[in-house]
Amino acid sequence: MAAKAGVSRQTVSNALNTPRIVHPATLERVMEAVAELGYSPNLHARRLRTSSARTIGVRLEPVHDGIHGVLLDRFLHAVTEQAADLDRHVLVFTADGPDDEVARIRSLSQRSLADAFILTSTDHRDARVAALVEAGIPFVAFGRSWDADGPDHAWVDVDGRAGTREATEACLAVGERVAFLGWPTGSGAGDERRAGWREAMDVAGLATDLDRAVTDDPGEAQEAASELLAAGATAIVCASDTLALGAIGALARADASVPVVGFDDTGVAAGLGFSSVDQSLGDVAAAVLSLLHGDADHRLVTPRLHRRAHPRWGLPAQRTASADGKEAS
Amino acid sequence: MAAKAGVSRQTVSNALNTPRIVHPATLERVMEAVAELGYSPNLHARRLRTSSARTIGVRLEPVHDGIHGVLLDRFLHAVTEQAADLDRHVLVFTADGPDDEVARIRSLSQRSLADAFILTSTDHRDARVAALVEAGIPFVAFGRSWDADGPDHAWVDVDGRAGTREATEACLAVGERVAFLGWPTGSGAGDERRAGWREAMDVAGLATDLDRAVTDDPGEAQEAASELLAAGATAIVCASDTLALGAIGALARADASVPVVGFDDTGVAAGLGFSSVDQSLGDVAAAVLSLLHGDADHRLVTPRLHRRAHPRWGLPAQRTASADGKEAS
DNA sequence: CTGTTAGCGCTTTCAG
DNA sequence: CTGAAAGCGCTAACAG
Repeated sequence: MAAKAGVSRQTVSNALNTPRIVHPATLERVMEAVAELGYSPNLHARRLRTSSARTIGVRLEPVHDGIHGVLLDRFLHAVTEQAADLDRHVLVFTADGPDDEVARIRSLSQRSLADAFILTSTDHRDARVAALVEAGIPFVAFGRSWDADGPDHAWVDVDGRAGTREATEACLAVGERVAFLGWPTGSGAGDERRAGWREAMDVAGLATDLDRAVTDDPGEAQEAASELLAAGATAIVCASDTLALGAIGALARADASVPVVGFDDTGVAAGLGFSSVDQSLGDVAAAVLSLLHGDADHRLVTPRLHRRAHPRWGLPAQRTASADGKEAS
Repeated sequence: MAAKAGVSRQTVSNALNTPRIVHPATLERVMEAVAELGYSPNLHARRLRTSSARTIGVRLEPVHDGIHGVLLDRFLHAVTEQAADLDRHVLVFTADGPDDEVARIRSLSQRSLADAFILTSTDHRDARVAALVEAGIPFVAFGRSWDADGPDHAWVDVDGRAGTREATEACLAVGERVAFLGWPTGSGAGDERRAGWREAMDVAGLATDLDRAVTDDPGEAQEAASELLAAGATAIVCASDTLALGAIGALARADASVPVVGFDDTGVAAGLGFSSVDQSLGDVAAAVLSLLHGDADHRLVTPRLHRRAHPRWGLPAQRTASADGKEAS
């Protein structure tokens, strides 16, 4: 290969890895030969020499049932797609619980099969975060660090508060009694979503009494939503599509018709035709990759409201400005 | 490392790769040293030397919305978990369409970043199958080869016919008018599922007039299911959980109560409490890995009916034997 | 800016 | 059965 371009093997290596240190004319000659011969460097040799893999390790979570799994899946897809553009590969693995996950990450890292990792579903005081920080293994968490006293680390999260705020503002267009159907206090993400609804209601000077908390189950959600409807709700903003599914069940039973907005924009929302807050996992993936590259410390991604206009529980046609005058694009 | 055990580096390599050619006593000594030092061979060096990666490449499909994605996800998880037991890694990648997928597989294979691949969602006359067979790249398809005249290749599929047959038999326990709600003729998997229902009805000597075909959409399914109920259906066997969701909507609207059985056993089935045929993706993954190892040509995996006893649309408590005397375990 | 030398850690080949 | 030698293809370090 090197001979074909009339240069040494080393110049080829330089041309490919550090183009700016080779003479432009030589560079062009090399690149031409590369293209002509369809040459591509042997990655195993490179990895052996540099002991780096340019590979990102991601754990596949076990349950993957329901909506959570779909989200992680879309995230993984976005990461993989964008990693390819950065000439990086993605290696997946499974683990039995957080300790095992850390053990496997250690092993993959030590054998440099992957040199950076993405942690998903990070929780309060996540043991994995502490372990990886201490081990000095590069990683980014998808899920913000809720613990102020925890170790510093890179993370990316979706601004759930902004999402429900936008959803609430959109619902205010059709009536003032916008209800919230969420999870019990205590989960970071759930609390943020409730806070967004509350903020929007506060700004509009409206009461926040139509607020119910249930576990993420359509049956329970249906009960709670029925009560909200009985209390005069003109719209229901939900903390998840699962809850929204239950809310729509309540509408059907009561033969009512008010907008329902879900969260996560899953296939359920698309199938039944209700609006839902889209977590913009493509943006999250981009942010994660940029943090892996060392660009910043953390980042909050703003989700987008995906409006759908189902005749019975969709949002009305969009107005140019929402209630408080903020553009609701 | 080698020195620690008092043997040459080569003996270590042999002990790890071809244990049977080294003296048992030496072997034991080596293994002891390996365990003590926590030694693990450098995979990049090995891969460079052997130009093999012991890695399986799997494409992450783009849409991953709805139920199909959840299935692939569970499959990927099972594959990854079981691959680890076989000391194999899993590399994921994305592609824009089948041609790009083949191109990427070619590239990964040539650079031996992965030495075997799994094709998912294989279709009639799948172009990827032909291309990979011709290129001599090892792969296994998840999804059977419906084309008799297509190239021979390894595949694994779920026996959908057996699944709906079992579901139908279970429903016959509560009434003879078991309806089928499926997709239009033409999809291999959909036709198999319908055939299973038909077989069970034929065996029981019952009419197969309660048969409707709609696209995989809950709304359409609800309409069709309403008609089936009006026609006197005593149970509805569906080709997917999506259709089953619609059928349950119809039950709610008609205030009726008959068993509904879905297919795929997704979170929707678990959430709403209807029975569903579980594709046993763990078994599929095991079969795929065994075929990658070269064990056979193809394999049909039998799914299992996951019975749930929801008061309004679940199956009744299980009887020891179903209508035709076959054990319905 | 280009060429030469050396070595990453392993396994295959060949002598003992 | 065990040991020594060679080389997989690359890039870091230095000499020109």
